[in-house]
Amino acid sequence: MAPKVTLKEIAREVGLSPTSVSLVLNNKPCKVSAENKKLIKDVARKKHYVPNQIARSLVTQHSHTLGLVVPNIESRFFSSLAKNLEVRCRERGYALFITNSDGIATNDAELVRLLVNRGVDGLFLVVSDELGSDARLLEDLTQLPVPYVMVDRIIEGLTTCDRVRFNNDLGGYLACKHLVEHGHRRIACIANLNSNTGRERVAGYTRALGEAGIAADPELVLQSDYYIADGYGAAARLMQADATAVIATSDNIALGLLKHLYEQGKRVPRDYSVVSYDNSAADILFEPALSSIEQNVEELSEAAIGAMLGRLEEYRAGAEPARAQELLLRPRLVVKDSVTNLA
Amino acid sequence: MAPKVTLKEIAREVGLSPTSVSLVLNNKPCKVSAENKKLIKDVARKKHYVPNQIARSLVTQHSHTLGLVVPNIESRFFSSLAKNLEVRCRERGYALFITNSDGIATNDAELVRLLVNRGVDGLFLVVSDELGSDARLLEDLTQLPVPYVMVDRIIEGLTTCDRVRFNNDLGGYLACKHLVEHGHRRIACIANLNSNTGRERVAGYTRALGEAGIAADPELVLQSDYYIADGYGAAARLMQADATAVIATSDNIALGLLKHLYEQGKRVPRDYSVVSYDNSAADILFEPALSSIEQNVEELSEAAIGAMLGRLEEYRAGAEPARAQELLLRPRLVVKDSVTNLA
DNA sequence: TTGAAAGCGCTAACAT
DNA sequence: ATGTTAGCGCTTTCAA
Repeated sequence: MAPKVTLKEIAREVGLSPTSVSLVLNNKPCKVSAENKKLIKDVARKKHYVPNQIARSLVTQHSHTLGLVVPNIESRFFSSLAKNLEVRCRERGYALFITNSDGIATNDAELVRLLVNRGVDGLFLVVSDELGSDARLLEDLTQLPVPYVMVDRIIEGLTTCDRVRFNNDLGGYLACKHLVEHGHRRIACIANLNSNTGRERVAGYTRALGEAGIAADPELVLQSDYYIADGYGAAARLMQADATAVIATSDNIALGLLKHLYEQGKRVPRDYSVVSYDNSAADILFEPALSSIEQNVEELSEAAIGAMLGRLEEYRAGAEPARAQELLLRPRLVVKDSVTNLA
Repeated sequence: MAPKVTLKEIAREVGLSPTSVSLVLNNKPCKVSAENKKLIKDVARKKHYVPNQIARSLVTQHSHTLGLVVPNIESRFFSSLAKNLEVRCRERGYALFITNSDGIATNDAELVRLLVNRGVDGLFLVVSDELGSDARLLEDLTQLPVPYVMVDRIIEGLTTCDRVRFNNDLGGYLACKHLVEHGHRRIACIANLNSNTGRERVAGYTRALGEAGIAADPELVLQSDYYIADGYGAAARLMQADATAVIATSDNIALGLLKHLYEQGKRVPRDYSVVSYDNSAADILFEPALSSIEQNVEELSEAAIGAMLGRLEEYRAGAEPARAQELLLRPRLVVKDSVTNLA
């Protein structure tokens, strides 16, 4: 391992002060002679000098680094989000540190603290659990010395930070309406009722049924956590009902559902019409392709970055903080070939 | 936003020195009176004191933080790796910062520098490109002031760091041998020949053919990058050949292949026998499930962490660095139902 | 044109 | 049982 080389050492080597070296290496306006400038840069290169960002941020009080906490980096939706945010941060001169809470609420609090005390300037937070949020996290969040924006999922009642997410009610509504318009009346919905996102999607689904004059049947709303195995289990319960169509309200749920359907020899859309949610993997694999509710991750990332940069700028300028805002993005129905027309 | 609260402030508030406060908050053995200890802790809690890890690591010269660079966090293999490493790091008291190079070799160098100058104690590196590795990266790596371990992919000829990866030759060999044993003789292999991993897998495939006395046919080796669209394109070329079986040497390649096969009305294993590689998504979705070469991510993470911790400890103890080692993990054939017996 | 000095928030010897 | 001092590597007045 090569030794760490510091500003001071290169100052000593060129025979100038650390101040001068700092100034020229940061390309600050200064009156160091052209030849000394060149000398400094040459020596720095030769010795592979890398400025210690940690020391720098200790004095400047910012690191040009942002943090992200996601519940499950293995989920395609979150890994896409991470990738998108990362690229956009980089374009704006910020580094992004991605962390994974493993879906465990207490980890949220730990990671938030970790990122903050490692000097991030702000953070993007996708909470693990919106409902039974642990008190510690809430307490910590209100005391945070940096701005944070809640992305995709929000903690009910926490309105002191910017929030960016999709309109889940609309998503559920669009999915259901699409099926209704194709003559379906026995429409099942597999959702995670332990989450706000899931509940809202179900609310939209119910609303669409209502508008169509179809009575909501509790038997057709099937509980499933956001993991493939749960979707699979819910699909088994679906077999008991007499549905002609199913809405799978997350990518993992859709994967579990489809696996079960195929194992049972059921085919889409022959036996069941399916509208999935965000189902990139199955979109790719399935023939015919699945109609689904798209949540555009680019849009989500862009909105989140926008909110963050706004706060950062506000803070930098010493401005009075504007009121926290909630951005509700519109999901969109993408029609493919997984829905049969019964009408 | 709450203000940052520092050690000094809480010292002032309790009327003791920063030293004493530091000592008790870090639970170091010290002779501060029990009542003062309590007082310090109470005040710290009340003011939501969070130690500034950045200032701390500036003096201690370590941060208990590690870094990871992956080429594509959207790939299931890498997101699993990230998640596994993260959990294992946490268990050992290290934080893990995940970064994504977007498969761009120059980003590798940038991220490595970024992580190092943000004070990571060591880093895990999955390079973007093993062959045309940019000179900058190599140069930087040899000058790194912290240990790093290359994971999964290695840069040819760079033997000064620990390397942990799977035996790709064996993987290709096992896949091909399995097909041979089921009576297949026209076996195609879709691989990324622009990568070491791909070349090695093809080498194993060729070796298995040789052992079976089957002449290798260059027409049956199809080039594909590690993206779904490329696998899809390669599959189109496959249609020209008279293969009865195909080996897809990555998860994304398998997804592209399967999509194309299904679109063409081909079925597995009726029309083609398939052995995939690491194909978690398709494993889940497909009925029948795909036989594949499994690369156990847990094993890979564990080995990588082991190597890293060894180096860290070595360094901490001021020991003479041991010779860099290469760990070659064994992939394993998981037989499911995607291979027809022709024999 | 350049440099000295102070300080970011913390820890670690060394006094007291 | 507690405090002083110095310093990690850097930036930033301010003085020369």
